[in-house]
Order: sequence, then C-alpha cells, then structure tokens
Amino acid sequence: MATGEYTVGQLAKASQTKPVTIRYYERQGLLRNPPRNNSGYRLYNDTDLDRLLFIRRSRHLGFSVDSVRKLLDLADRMDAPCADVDQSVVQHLTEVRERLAHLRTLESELQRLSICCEGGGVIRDCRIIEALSGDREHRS
Amino acid sequence: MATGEYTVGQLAKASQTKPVTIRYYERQGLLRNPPRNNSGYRLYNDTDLDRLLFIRRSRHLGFSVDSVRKLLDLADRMDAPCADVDQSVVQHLTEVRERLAHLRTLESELQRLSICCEGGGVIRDCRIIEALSGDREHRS
DNA sequence: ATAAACGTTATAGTTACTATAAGGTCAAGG
DNA sequence: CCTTGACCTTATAGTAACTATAACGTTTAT
Repeated sequence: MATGEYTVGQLAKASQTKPVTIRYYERQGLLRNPPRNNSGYRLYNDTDLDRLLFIRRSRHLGFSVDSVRKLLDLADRMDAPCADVDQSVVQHLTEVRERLAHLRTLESELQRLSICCEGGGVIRDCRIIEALSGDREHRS
Repeated sequence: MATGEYTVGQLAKASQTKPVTIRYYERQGLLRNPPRNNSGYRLYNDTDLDRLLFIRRSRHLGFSVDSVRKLLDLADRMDAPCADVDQSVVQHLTEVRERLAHLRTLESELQRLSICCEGGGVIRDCRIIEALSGDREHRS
C-alpha cells in the first residue's frame, strides 16, 4: 500500500480535498508542519494521509474542526479512556436527530403545500407559515 | 394574543433570538426597518414577531438566509395563485429531501459508531476511533 | 442622582473554508 | 534553450451567519 511521499496536490487528490484546505488544516494544527523538499514544497507520507482521511470523515459526519481536533488528540493517546470519544459522538447524534425531526415536519408541510398547489388553489390555504412559525397559539 | 408593541429586546426574548441578530436580519432585508420611538428605539409588533419566528424556524431547519428570503417572499404573497410559487415550493422540497437523506445517513453512521463503544475502555480498543480511521489497514 | 439595564451605531472577530494576487519551480514541446 | 502550463509557495481578502466589542445615549429603579 504505502507508496511513500506526496506533494500537497497528490495528498489532496488522495483525500478528495484541496491543497488550500490541507494548508488550512496545517495552520489550524490538525496536520503537522510537514518536511519540505529543497524547493520548499511540502512532503507528506501515508501517516499524514491517514490523519487527513480521519479528519475528512469526521468533518463529513458533521463534527466541527474543533471537535475533530479533540478526537485526534484522543486518538493520539491510546491509553486514555474512550468515554470522551463516546460522549462526543452521542452528543452529536442527539443533535442530528433533533434536526431530523424538524426536517421531517417541514417536509410534510412542503409536500402538502405542493399538493395544494397542484389543485390550482391559493397559497393562503396551506399551512406552511404555521408550520414554520411554530405552534405559537393557533391563531384565531 | 396581540399585546401590541415590542422593543428589540422584548422581540428577542419572544423569539429566542438576540437583539443583534434581529438588527442583522434588518440589515439583510429579512425584517423591515421598523418605526422608532422618539429616542430612536425600534418598535415592533406581532406581525414582526410572526415573521421573525418564521425566519428562526426556517434557519433552524437549515435554510440559508437567502432561501429564507425566498420563502418569505412566498409567504408574503398569500393571495397569489399557487402556480406562481409552485416552482419555489418544489425546489425547497427537493432541498429539504436532500438534507433529510444526508441527515439520515449521518444518523445511522453515528448510531453505528455510538453502539460500538460503551465508553468503558481505552482508546486503543475504541471502535469509534477505529471506524473513523477507516479500514485502510485491512488492506495488505 | 447615580447605577443597571436597556437602547443606538460601527467595527471587528468567528468558523471553515474559498478566492485572489503575486510570485517560484518543474516537466514537456517547439 | 526557451516558453508554456501545471504545479508549488505565501499573504491577504472574501464568504455566511452570526457574535462580540466599543463607545455612546436612554430609561428605570433605588
């Protein structure tokens, strides 16, 4: 597997990222300052790629860069208890579920609205406003 | 229900927002420039509150401020025939469904992560970290 | 009357990038 | 050999959607 070294562009390609983003992660302390060749080009290895893939996966799962930093710190300390990792995931899962619940409500309301529209009606007859405004005391 | 008028702070309280955010929405054109009392204080009414609740709910559901602006335009034209706005409804519905699909994937992945670690062990044995690290090692 | 708790504006900071400028390096082709 | 183009470098600015801060005026309560 290990082919050895990558320039920033090659690492970007291997990780579905962009060079700018990689340099950004470096500035943010998620990736190390890599060694340079004699032209000043960054040189990465497979360990860097692994770390970057970890970052991308975590980000894709919706963890903030700050959360990712914490996850990485934890991952780097093999003897640390993993309760913190678990807690971070559970908390994030809770947030995702809350958002899902809201979105499901909105979906059904929007669907109702679009069905209503097919009937050639008028927007007023649909309840999108109430749906989006919340259940503030069913208006008279 | 209508108690009449609100200062920016009262409107903020009633909408779980902050005064700064309300003024921000005003600058962004989501809320009107409200009338002022003789000290220059903004004065809002229930219509403003409804509109703000609509904005907050939409934002909470993940719509961009720009999308919210379009939803508001829609809501402002309640008398318009549905045909006029059908397209934007369908577009938002599509957007919501994409978001839903994405969140459902996230949910199942996070759930899978959370059940593979009960938080009692150490990082070395943490399946979450392992999962986030990917399966590259299983390749020979 | 004075302090707190509001209100006002303008400006800068945040997050997680993305875009741009202005340049240096390197392999390939004419 | 030289130029073209695709890379690389840095620094700075822009983006979304706020949030924080400063520096000030007003209103309310003690």
